[in-house]
Amino acid sequence: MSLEGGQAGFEDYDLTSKESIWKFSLRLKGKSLSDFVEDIEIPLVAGHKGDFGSLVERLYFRIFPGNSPLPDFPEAGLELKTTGLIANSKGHLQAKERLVLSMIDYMSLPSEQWHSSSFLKKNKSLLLVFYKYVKDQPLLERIFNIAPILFEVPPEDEPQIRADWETIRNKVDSGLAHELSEADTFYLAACRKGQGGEAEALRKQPKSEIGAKARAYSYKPSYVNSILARSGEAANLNPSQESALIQDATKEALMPYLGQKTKLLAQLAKCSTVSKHFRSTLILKLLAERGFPSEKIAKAGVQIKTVRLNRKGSPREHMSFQAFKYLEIDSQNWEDSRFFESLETKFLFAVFGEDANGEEVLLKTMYWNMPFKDREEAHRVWENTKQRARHDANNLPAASESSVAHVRPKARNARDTNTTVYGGEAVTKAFWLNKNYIANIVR
DNA sequence: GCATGATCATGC
DNA sequence: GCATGATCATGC
Repeated sequence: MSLEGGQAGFEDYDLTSKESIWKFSLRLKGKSLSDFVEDIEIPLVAGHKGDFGSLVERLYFRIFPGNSPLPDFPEAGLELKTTGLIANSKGHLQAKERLVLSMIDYMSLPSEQWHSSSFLKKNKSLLLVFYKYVKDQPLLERIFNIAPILFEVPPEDEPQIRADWETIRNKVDSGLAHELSEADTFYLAACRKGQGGEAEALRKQPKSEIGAKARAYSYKPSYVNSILARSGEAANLNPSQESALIQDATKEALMPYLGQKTKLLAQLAKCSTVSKHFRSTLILKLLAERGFPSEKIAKAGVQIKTVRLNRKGSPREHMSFQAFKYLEIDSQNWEDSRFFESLETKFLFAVFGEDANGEEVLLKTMYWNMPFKDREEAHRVWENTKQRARHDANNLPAASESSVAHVRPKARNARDTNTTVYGGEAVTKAFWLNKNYIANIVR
């Protein structure tokens, strides 16, 4: 048995040593599984999953872990994760999707403690094997385009990851496993796992009779991107700032600006006030000014939204989301849709309003993510939109038809259209959250 | 004064 | 050139 190019063979790969496993994994860089399988005879065990992760386990690492509460390399305490990368519009590599870790056991979670948790037992140390995702490429041809990363929960991130884990545990302990959302947390999230749809078997939860969809622990794509970025260069972040929880750090950073006039803040941050969305840019600049750069916002997957209140204290405008294409939503299910993804996001609301002299000031900032019931209502509006757009793209759910969301144009101008399901063009539209709905949140 | 339709400045 | 995060404009 030999590997190509006269490299060292399997004999110096020690299953009990993290370092040895990692060194062995480095030989994957720039190669694909097809570079190795010809020389290695591996029994393709019947009944084993055919997904790419298990192929890497079996064909390269020659392990057959199965379903175990222990990591894939139990003696080394190392869990193997294979995950895809794609190039963004600037050509930078980024995570194709969330990094799915172990399943959440709702029944046992409430009695767990962080340091002895099943999550840490399984996922404390990860060997991250990245490949470049190319649509329709055969699995054995996928290229491992960067060196695998040995990932241990960084001390500066541990408090946030622990807080995220506790958020998930507390929700399950409150009998709300069925209401879990990725937007509940910042780095570590409870992501959906399972086939979805009507036929899906729901799981039991300890403090409620209501069945809950299966979920797994996962690192958000934004957090995986930060792992990638970190691996490339030495950390140059201020550790004392970094280790604080996101909510505390941003709250503290923006505290000095509360009650200040918008005009003044814009001058301070050298932020032009011409654009319609300058307040959003302004908050990002103010955070950066206080040592909380936009990369950290991105790492937590937080979206900044601004809310402007009128004299009476209600929002002046509805809140817009990404424009959609008619053919796009027609081909999608709710859980694949971009509106669903948006509503599974943690938001930082910056609320502007008038002071006693009628001058606009920054009133407050608050974190928010959409509660379960309202996500169900948004789902209804989305399905309704999908159905009606098949016949008339200009008669879609209006603000008066729902307490939560509606559909309205969002285009550059009247020429900004896209193709309808029934042929012909209609002006580009988006989903919006109703301003009355926003009013109840910020009040 | 509100609901709905129309459009803008910016940054990548 | 286009997606983004919004605000403006109009008619009832």
